[in-house]
Amino acid sequence: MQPVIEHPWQLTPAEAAVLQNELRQRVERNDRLQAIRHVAGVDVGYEAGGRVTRAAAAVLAYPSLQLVETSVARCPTSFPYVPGLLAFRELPAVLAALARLKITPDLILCDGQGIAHPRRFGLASHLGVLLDVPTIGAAKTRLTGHHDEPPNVKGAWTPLLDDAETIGAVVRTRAGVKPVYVSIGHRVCLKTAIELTLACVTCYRLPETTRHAHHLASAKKDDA
DNA sequence: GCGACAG
DNA sequence: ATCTTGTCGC
Repeated sequence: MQPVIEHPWQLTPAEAAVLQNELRQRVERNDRLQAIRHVAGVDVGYEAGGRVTRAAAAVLAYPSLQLVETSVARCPTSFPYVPGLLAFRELPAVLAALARLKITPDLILCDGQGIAHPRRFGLASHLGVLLDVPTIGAAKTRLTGHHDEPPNVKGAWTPLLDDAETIGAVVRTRAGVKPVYVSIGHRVCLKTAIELTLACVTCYRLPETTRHAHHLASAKKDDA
């Protein structure tokens, strides 16, 4: 799969924030989905003390969640970690990994926020807009917003609020585990994002297989 | 001015 | 994120 929108990545943090404010208008917060046959999970890791960014993608058939394809790509790390600008550090490698897939997924789950972001344009929204594909933000920790702790029951969730605005949900994928921060990425409403996250992440199949793709990449010096 | 801060 | 020692809670 290839982006439908291109833009430079070698930007200053100030320029990157300006670009986010322009692209944020393209985010669609309602469902615009076709039949889901394949779901991709993408995750990023670093090598060589952070000088190299490695992205791994895992495609699962839906709803069986059987692994059907993986890909890996490496890029020189060319942007610092700045809270709110993570996409400029990680998306170049993510796009390269996704470009190597033969299968075009109908949905992408991202390790990062969607609109639960200071400018409502986190990594998942950014990726969705560039590819014009439905995406969901599923982050392990909070970037912005306040919330109550969800009940310790599988499927329980509480709204993630920025003042009175609901920007996401804190979702308990399993009893006894830390909740995940779910937010709209692109072309899915929050309700759908929560449901699909539970369907794909409840038994940790997606993160598991994505990590597996990373392991393949680590074991082999070349790409998998 | 002082905290907070996806990965 | 990644690296890594010691500590806390179930």
